[in-house]
Amino acid sequence: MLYYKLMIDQKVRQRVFELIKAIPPGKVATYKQIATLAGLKNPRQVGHILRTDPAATNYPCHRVIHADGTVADGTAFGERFGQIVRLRQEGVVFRGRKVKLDIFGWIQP
DNA sequence: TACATGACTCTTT
DNA sequence: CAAAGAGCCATGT
Repeated sequence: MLYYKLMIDQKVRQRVFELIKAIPPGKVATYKQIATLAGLKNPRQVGHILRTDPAATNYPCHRVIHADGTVADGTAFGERFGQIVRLRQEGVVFRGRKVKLDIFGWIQP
């Protein structure tokens, strides 16, 4: 029925948010990592959820960044700097525009 | 059904 | 190291 697809969606969203909530302060995770752990094929879907779902504001989504260590522009943090500042306050160090994922990455590849 | 759009990622210049 | 192009897939029109 019509609800089936939506319920799956809800479950995946829930999973994504639980994962984001599990990222410790001072650490970061990539869209790809979250997508993989949540069972999503495409990391874009994670970005899509964070952009559309109002519940995203209740979670530390500033700890989710690109796979190359840069942060996304045009986020709900207002501007790109907002996210960087928040991460800096948690102790995340930037080298140029990137964070060193081998040090601050929540999950090591 | 078809086409455009992204809080993306990878490879190649 | 930055920029460009291809691949990706849920969503919206």
